[in-house]
Amino acid sequence: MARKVGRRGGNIVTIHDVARHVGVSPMTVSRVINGEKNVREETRAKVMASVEALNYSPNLAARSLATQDSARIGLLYSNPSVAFLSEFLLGILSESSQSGAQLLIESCEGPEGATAALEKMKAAGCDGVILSPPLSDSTRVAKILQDMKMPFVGVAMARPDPNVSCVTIDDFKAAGAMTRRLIELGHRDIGFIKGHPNAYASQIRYDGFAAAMEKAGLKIDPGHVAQGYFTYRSGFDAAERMLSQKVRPTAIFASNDDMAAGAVASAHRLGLEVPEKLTVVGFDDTAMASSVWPELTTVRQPISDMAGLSVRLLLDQIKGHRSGRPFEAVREVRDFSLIERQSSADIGSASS
Amino acid sequence: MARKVGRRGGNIVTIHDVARHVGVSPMTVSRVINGEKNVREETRAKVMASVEALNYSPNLAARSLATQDSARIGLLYSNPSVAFLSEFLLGILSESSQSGAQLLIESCEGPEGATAALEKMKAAGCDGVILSPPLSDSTRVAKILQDMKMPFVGVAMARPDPNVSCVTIDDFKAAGAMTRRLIELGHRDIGFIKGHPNAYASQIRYDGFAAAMEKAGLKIDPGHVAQGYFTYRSGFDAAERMLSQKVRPTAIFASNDDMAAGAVASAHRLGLEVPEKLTVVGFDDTAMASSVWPELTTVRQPISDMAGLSVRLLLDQIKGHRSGRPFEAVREVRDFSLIERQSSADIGSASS
DNA sequence: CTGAAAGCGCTTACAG
DNA sequence: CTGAAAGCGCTTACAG
Repeated sequence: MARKVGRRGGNIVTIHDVARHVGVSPMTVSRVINGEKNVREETRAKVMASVEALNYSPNLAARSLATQDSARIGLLYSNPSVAFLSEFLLGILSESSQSGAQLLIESCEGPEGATAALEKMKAAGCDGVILSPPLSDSTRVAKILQDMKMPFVGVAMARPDPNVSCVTIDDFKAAGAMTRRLIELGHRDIGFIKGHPNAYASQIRYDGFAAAMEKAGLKIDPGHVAQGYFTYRSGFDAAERMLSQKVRPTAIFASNDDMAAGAVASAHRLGLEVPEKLTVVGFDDTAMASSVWPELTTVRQPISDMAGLSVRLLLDQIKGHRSGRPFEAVREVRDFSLIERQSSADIGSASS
Repeated sequence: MARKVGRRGGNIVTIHDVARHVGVSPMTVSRVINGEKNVREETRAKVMASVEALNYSPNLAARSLATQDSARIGLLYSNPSVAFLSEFLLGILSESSQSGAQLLIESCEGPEGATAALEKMKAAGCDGVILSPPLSDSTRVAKILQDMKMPFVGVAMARPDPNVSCVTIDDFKAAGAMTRRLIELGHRDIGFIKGHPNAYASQIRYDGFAAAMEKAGLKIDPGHVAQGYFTYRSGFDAAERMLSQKVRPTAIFASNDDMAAGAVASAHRLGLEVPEKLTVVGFDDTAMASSVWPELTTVRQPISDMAGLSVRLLLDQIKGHRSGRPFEAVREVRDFSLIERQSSADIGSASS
């Protein structure tokens, strides 16, 4: 019944089993599964078939031990929305377990606390670090890391820096696209709730909104722009102020989902149905967006993919760093997308 | 400057470096870091000091390769709340990356779809599987796994089964404790929103609530008990029905946080301040609880710890299974705790 | 209480 | 295009 048994039981298919099955060396099998060039097509096919038949899949531990590209990476974050962070973490964890990287997670209170956290990581033997927003936009944190000669990559950076590697979306374009969509739905007076002032993305998102409004020849009512802090509560309060004015916007664009959810709650409290009486849209497409009701129309930012990619980028950079390859910053810009759910409605183009 | 360089660069402290530093064999160092008994206290101390000094920490890949206890485990889930799932995943991912386990994640539509997903896992070489609720309570799914002779452990099982390993909290007690707390705050007419009918925990939580009410000599108004489905929307609707009646409860206990958040929104819509006019409490303490405003008083279930523990239990079980050790189910019951935030208020004990 | 040998499953670097 | 050898960092099993 049992196939093969390891030193202490268990039956696992190894690269040797496949090699024997095909009648080649383990080396050749290794080449095939790693997609290397120098293998005869016929041999490749036979190996593939065998891999399939024996249901072989490589032992990640052995691989990362052999390749030596197992690294220890640190993740530094500071007070983001829980929903954002957990999606972020999911991406990081799943990629780092795939790549056999060891993870060290630290939080800090803004850029000021970063030094201590970073020292700690260095001491713990981290080979590089991932920065979550808004830390990724801090020139101060970047400087510290550069002085330490520590490879790092920023996620969701809004301020492009030719010297740092990052993976982002184009916040300006994304905010613009959502704004245009709202205009298309007939909205003319659109309120905007800004994100935390220390997050650079907040500024860019507002700029994208403002630019799209201007391009459409629409005015932004200063009373319909409010400062938020990325929290539900701040979105709630901001919307309450905005909606208690004599003239109300017909739509509110919040810079993240938590604030949008807060805005919806506030509208409900004031007896305004969403989306019948007010359209509310968010940004990020975190769990919050699809957990509340009505579910939120929002800009999808593929947070967990971006986080995963940042791990791969960092690992690459660490490899380069170790082998003395000169550093070259990469900027990966992912696509955003507009997700239309139930919190937005067409109010008919009342126009020229 | 550089300490030691591996085959392709990088400077990592290995067990050999520590051994050399102390003047013992790598074996001895290994014993110390694994906390084995047979080491002279003096030797142990020296090794520890050296580990500290050189900032050594073991290479997980090498360890799991050597111990052979690297396994492939599957995680099967079906339609839970996103907030719950993401905390669950966090625990699973972080523990499995620690233990060097490979993870395969599949979802299915209820117990019916489980067979296919499980076959797939088996084919992919999974050595065992983790079941999230409500799948963990399905006798049908348990049966399939047992027939496959596949080790598995259930998380958050409400229905104790002497033949299956699991990690849970005592839902009955937890619901009872929250209920007593509400009574202590002066509430007499407490509404209850049940969870999804196919989740066994829903029933148990209600039972715990009912038992505590009865023990306190309080009646449950049948109009103040509503069926929910663990979603925000269902909590919103249930609360709306409950709060539109002539007699309203002064508190609502929802079986999870998403529904509690929905209930708060519904109360707001009806012009009822929370917690001034209505206390609302939830269950689980997921991200939702602390994301909304007012933040939710809730029963904390350490989901991510529980999920992590389930991985360790499963790995243990797989090891036993491999070595032919007879199966013995373990039931780990973790502590819950009451988290009091801003959605609950003391309305004064109106009574003897 | 301590150590020398062998092996975990894979890959790199070197030959052919 | 393919393979034999050696090594990644750790632990098990066996001696002493």
